[in-house]
Formats: sequence, C-alpha cells, structure tokens
Amino acid sequence: MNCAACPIRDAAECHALHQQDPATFAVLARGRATAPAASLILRAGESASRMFTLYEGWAFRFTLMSDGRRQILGFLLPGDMISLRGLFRQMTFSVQALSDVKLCAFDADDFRDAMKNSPLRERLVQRLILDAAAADAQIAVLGRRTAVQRIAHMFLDLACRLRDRGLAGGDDGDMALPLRQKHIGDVLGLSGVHVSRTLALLRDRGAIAFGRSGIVLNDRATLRGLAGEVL
Amino acid sequence: MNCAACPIRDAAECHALHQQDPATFAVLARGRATAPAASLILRAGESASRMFTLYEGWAFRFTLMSDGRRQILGFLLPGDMISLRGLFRQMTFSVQALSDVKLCAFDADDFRDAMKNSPLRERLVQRLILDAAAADAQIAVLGRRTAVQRIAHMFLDLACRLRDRGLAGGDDGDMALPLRQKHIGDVLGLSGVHVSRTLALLRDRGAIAFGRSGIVLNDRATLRGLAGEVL
DNA sequence: CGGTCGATTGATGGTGCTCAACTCGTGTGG
DNA sequence: CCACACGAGTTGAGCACCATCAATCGACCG
Repeated sequence: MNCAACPIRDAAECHALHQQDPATFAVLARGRATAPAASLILRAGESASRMFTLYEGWAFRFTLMSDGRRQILGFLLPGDMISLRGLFRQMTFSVQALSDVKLCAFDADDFRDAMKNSPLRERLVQRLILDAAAADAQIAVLGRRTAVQRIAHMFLDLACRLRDRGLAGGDDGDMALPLRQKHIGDVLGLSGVHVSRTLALLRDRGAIAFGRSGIVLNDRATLRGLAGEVL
Repeated sequence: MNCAACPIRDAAECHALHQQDPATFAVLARGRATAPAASLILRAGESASRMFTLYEGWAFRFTLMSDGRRQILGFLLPGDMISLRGLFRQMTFSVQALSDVKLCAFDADDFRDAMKNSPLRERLVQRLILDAAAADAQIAVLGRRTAVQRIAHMFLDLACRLRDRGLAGGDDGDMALPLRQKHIGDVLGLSGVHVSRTLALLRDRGAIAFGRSGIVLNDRATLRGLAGEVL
C-alpha cells in the first residue's frame, strides 16, 4: 500500500472548490460556525437546510447500534464536506466533533441550484463516488484484516489524507493524531482493551509513539509492513 | 429491523427508469448482452465505455486482497446498475456473474450527456447516495455483528430487495437464494467452514432450509430475532 | 468410474472480547 | 493545598468466537 487512500480520496474540498470555481464558491458561502469538541454537529434522520464543510479541526460520522454501541463510519478532516448527502436525502449517520472545529456554512437550496449548471455538479458527483469507494475499502478492511493490520492501515490512511492537504504535522514527517483509543476501536470494530494492547505492540516495534497531543506516527515504513497490503 | 435495506435501497433501477423517464431510457438503451455464470462482467481499473444494468440473474461486486482472498462488496439483483460509477471514474471493484445473467447496455457518453439535463441527473445522484449509505450499513455489520447476526441480517436484506422488485420466490413468501456458502463467507468476512456451521444452526432453529435451488428462507420472524437489530 | 466442487464435521489453536483491578493525569470543590 | 472524582489507559485472567487443517461425503460431470 503506497497509501490506501491515495487512489481514492481527493485533496481538501474547500480548497478545491476555491481553486476550481471561486466565483460560485464565494456566492454560495454563507458564513462560519464553530462547535466545541464532542458536540453533535448533525443528527441521523435530519434533512439539512444548510450544508457544511469542515474548515478546521477533526470530526467523525457514526451510527448507534440498538444495544448502544457506536460504529464510527469515518473521520472528517479539514476540507471535507460534512453533509453533502443531506442535500438530497435524510442523513443516515450523525456527525460529532472530535476536537474544537470551525465550519463553513452554505445554503442548501443555493447549493442544489448551483449543482444544476456549474462545474460543481461534476465535482460533487465525483465526491459521492469517492465516498462510496472509500466505504468499499473499509468493508474490505473490516472483513479481512487483523487488529494490527487495521490499525496500521488506518494510520497510513490518515497520514495520507493529512499530507494531501498540507496538514502533515512534524518536521520530518511525523504527525500527531488527536484520537482517543475508544475512537480507534469504534471505527475498526475492536474493543478499547484490544486497541490498547495492539498500540503497545506497534509502539514496541517502533512504528508509533505516544506524545502529549496524541499518537505520533514516526515510522511509516514499519507501518506499511504491518498493514499487510503490499503496494 | 423491519428490513435493513428498506430505508436504504430503491426498487429496481431498470424498471424505475422506464416508469419515470421512458423516452430518455428508450433513447439510451443500446441493446442486450448475456454472460454465463461465474464470468467476469467488469474488471477493477477499467473506465467503462458502456454502462450496464442487470436485467436478469444475480451478480456480485468484489475486490481481491494481495493474498488472494476475495472480499465481496455486495450483491447485484435484477434492476441494479452495474457500472454507474464507471461513467465518471475508474472502477474500484470487479463484477462477476453469480448465475447466468442478461444485461441492458447503454452508451456511456450518451448517458453522461443525458445526465446533464434530464430527470436522470437527480435519479442517479440519489442512486450514488443510496449506494454509499448501503456501504455504511455494511461497515456497521462487519464491525459489530457476530456470524449469526451477519447471516440473518444478510438474508433479510436480500429478501427485502427481492420483494421490492417483485421477485419474491415461493407462494407464501419463501424464497430461494442461489448462493454458494463461499459467497456468503466472502461478503460477510467469514470462513466457509464457519458459514456451514452457522447455517446448520439457523436450519436447526427453523429459520432456513436447504432446497434444491439454494437456501430457502422460511421464517423471517426468527431471522429477525437472530439478526439482533430490533426494529 | 475417477475427478472436482461444495458441504459437512471434528480437532485444535489463535485472535480478540469481557470482566475486573489498578494506574495515571486532570479537573473540581472544600 | 488536599481530597476526591472522573476519564483514559493498562494489565491480567478466562473464555467465546471463529480460523485453520484435515478427513469425509454426496452430487454432478466428463
């Protein structure tokens, strides 16, 4: 795996929209909003009257099982669209802030209209396809990979996405992830206890370290070896 | 779970296209094709010059892991679009016929053009969103459910989709599924051996039976109980 | 009639879950 | 300043679930 996400994900949508169609984008933008860490940004079942992109901070989308367990469907990074599907359908997942976040807000009706006759249409169709492809990739991970492979793969995926948008943290490529172990477990279908043990194993092999601001990736070559996919 | 798929999936696309926009559909349709059971219909990496819908028979879409294992991403039933994403992006999965199949063929360029200014656009955006939502649901199944729950859930999902398009088999609602146990394992992330044991358990509880043409669902209430989601 | 494919069944072991106790850092209130 | 609570993480013990390997069996087919 060069990086699982590279063929699948695009650079930040906010930025891309600006570059590709700044006029349309400027017309559509309606302002900013903020949300504190752990707050719910969107609830499953809503039909959004506004569309958001994530401007700063991390969030995640998730569903709740009937027994109360949480399945995180994916992480949202700066530049990601949060509620694109909500423009056309009820949301099937909720979105929660992982850190303090800043959002760009758009009017849903304006956005739907613009989609009919602007470069936005092609771009948003591409985005829906990329999201579906990313979900397919996650199905393969959950269906076939061990805990070590899932975690290594997820780290590399996040590193790739951050790098794409120029958000790689440290000087020599190290980067810190603001994730609790519970989040890792909930996205990869693992218990928190087992995530703890597996992270200890990755640390002992030198692939990651535990810093003040979160987990630090410091040996991506080792991570690639542990992830299993040989690309 | 009334049925996991009901809020997510739509009725057969072929039929729906006909009903909603018969003129456009008639213009676009370019002919029929057939493929024998087990043949490859589409390969990952292709950019399709034609778009297919599945007119008759079953197929599945899948990816291959680097170690040769297969992850089935989903089953395709009569009426489903096979290569919608291929109109705009390289395919990220392959498609294989499960039984002998008949296909409707469309010219990709015609389809893309039509999407710009017809009711097709809205319809296809909806389809992309529904596909993404179905993939999200599968992530939750693989992340959080046991083998019994996964299999029961999958049976109910297929039963719902077949019923939606008027393909429910037997008189009193029983229906036969033309699946090998290997397919069930590959879509749910289970070994073939464990699928066999789990199916035996479902049979002993009276939820299913083994008929000549495949597995027969004959007690959906029991299946619902075993699936875990209480809806 | 041999060969293949799919399914079944038994034996064995590994991966990961659950329960529980404990540590550690942080924030809060007296 | 200290006591306490709380959340997050760690570690151990035991076990459930599921994978793997292997042997067998039946159906189907050349």
